[in-house]
Amino acid sequence: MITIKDIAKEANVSEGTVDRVIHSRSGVSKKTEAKVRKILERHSFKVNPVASALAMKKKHQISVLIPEYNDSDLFWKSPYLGVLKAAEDVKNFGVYVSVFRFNQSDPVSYLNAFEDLLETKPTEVIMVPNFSDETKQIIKELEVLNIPYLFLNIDIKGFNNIAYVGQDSYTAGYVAGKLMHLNNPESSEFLIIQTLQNITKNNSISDRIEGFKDYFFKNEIKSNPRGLKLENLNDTLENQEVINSFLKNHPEIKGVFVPSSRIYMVVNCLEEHHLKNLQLIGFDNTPQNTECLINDSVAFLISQKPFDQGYKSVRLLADFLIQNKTPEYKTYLPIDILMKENVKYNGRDEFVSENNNAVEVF
Amino acid sequence: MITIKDIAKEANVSEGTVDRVIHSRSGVSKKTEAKVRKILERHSFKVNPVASALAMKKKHQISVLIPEYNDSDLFWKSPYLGVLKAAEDVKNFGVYVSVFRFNQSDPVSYLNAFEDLLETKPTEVIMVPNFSDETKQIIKELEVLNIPYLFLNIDIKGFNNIAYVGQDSYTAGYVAGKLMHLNNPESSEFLIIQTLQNITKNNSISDRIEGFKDYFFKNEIKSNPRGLKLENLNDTLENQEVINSFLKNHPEIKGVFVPSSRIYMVVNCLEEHHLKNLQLIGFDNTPQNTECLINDSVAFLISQKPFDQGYKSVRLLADFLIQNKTPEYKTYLPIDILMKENVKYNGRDEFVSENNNAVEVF
DNA sequence: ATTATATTTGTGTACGTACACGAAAATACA
DNA sequence: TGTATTTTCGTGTACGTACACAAATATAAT
Repeated sequence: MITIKDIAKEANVSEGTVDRVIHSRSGVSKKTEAKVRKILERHSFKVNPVASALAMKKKHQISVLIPEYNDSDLFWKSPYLGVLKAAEDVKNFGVYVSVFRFNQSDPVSYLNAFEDLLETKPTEVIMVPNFSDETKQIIKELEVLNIPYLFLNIDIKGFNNIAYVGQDSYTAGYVAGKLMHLNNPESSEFLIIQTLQNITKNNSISDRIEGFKDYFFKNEIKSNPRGLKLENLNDTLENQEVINSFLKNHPEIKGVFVPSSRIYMVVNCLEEHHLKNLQLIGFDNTPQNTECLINDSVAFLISQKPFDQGYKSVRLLADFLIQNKTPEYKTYLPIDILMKENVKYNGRDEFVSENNNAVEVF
Repeated sequence: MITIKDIAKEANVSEGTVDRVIHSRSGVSKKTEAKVRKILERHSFKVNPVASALAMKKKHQISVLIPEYNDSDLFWKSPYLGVLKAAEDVKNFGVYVSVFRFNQSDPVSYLNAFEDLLETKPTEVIMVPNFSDETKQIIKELEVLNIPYLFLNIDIKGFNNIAYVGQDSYTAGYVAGKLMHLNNPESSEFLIIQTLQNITKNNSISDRIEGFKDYFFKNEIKSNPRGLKLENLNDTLENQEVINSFLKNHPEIKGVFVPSSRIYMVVNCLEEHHLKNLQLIGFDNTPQNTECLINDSVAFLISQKPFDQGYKSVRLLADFLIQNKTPEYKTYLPIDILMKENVKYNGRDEFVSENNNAVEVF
């Protein structure tokens, strides 16, 4: 292993000078810089990241803004655990991570969490751009402060985010369409259930729906997907009533597509005979959804690898900070097709203790 | 961040003593050990792996024994790249990796490669136990030398390997069965093509076949899978003749299952009209196989995440060596279902330069 | 009690890099 | 030519841990 000392010796300069060249610091004459750079090149010298990390004075602060999770919607737990795990991995490299959470249906909490986040004086920000208008406001602040930001899970256009980490929602929906069709080659009458919330705020949901419909369109399969827009997707009497009666009035429907992570709620709402006869396809391997796969009430889930989303986001930025690796602009994660038989090998979030002391959580 | 120095100060002992306690080295009185250990406990002290790696005198050598790859069978390139990448990640932690390759159809090259491998004086070995008898011989040597070994990709029973990293082949085959059935709910006449080679040597192939058949059996779908055993799976006139005439004689066959990574060879052999009418399912996202997905000649591929297999094996051992984390005995990787629409987001091996200087390759 | 031996503890250096500080050399200005 | 200023460079210390070696203390043997 070749070291700075070796390079210095070969160039007849001091280690300090080599260090200056490596980091393009000022105070080196053009002549010696050229000399040193050539030798570095010849040996294809790479700094030892371990030693570098130990010596590094400059610390980095990555602050993360993501939705909170609760028992009825566990989706955001996985990205959170992914962030935690990555934080553990990078903390000894001088990169510290703080997580701030907001209520997914409350724009004010989004802004408040962001204000709190700013107090950590982040060098970089990872965020889930959940509300369109408020995001504009936040981004404006970040750009004034010259803080690079990365979008996680939701891919909004029109901003200068240094990367997007998440799924290609359109294609994921397209895949869902194909799976739906596979099981029902003869029929193309489906129901798509979404919430009003989703419609206004989360464009990954609408991208999925667009992809789903496009599958039939592009493959020239005539289909007539119905849409049902509910206030929320909780297991309420009202929802049960609405869904079941809709299905009763439309017996031609053979499948239900739920482009959110709440298909288990639909399962809870459905009457037994519907569960038997319908093919259900949803998103995300939350524990409740996975349970539905196992007990045969749901045919397929598409996972967007939420743990990996959190993990990758942090690692991407950390590698950028530590090793100056510019990240890919789009980091699309796989579109995982889960069914009863293969779900057990998928997406178990690697174990991380929740009171991980590498992360501040707010 | 709490350091050894802090602990030492609090316990009124020297840093050396704390170090001895942390590493359970000898030469500490029971009294002081208890005192120090309690303080370590209270602060839940963890050594800084970065500083530790830098200071560590003891180096580790992981040597890897895997099949070689060539243009017509690229499968083993991915695990190899995974090993390379992991090697790069751990080399600064004092873990060095060497790779030795053998000809997958030549037991002698297997033994020879192992003899070469031994000369690196490995502290741990990662191996693909490709030949049953020769493996026994190899393992015996390893156990005499007291070198822990890990099985990669092929899960042979009856040895004391510290872990297996790979897929659950039986379940993967089961999933393949389900996918086959999905597309052909009315018919259950299939053809399974394997090579004689596979039959004797590689039991993951037979596990896949068993799983495939069991899907129909356990779900009480009557099926009559035919088997075709070829000398090899190359695109020879002979194979074309055999396969096509078999299919002509069995027009009831609706699908072909190839439980190896060579389904693209079958595609090459098949006459055009068969390609149109048959549903093909195979394993592994090699470039050639992926191409078959994209041009619609193959319906599904099941990926065993070969890159990850290589990567994880090395990381598992390295974490064991560096941080003393005992690995899970079985590390099953996901059963990835790939089709035309989602293949592009799957399993692209992360870029690694092949002349990676973190690894010696033989 | 004295010396010898074993046990326990402390000290110092090394790992490879980052960076502050000061010394030396080069240039500017008088 | 001499001094002031800027530019260029070298030296030294720190990061947190590992481990060799030396020092100090405790135990055994005489």
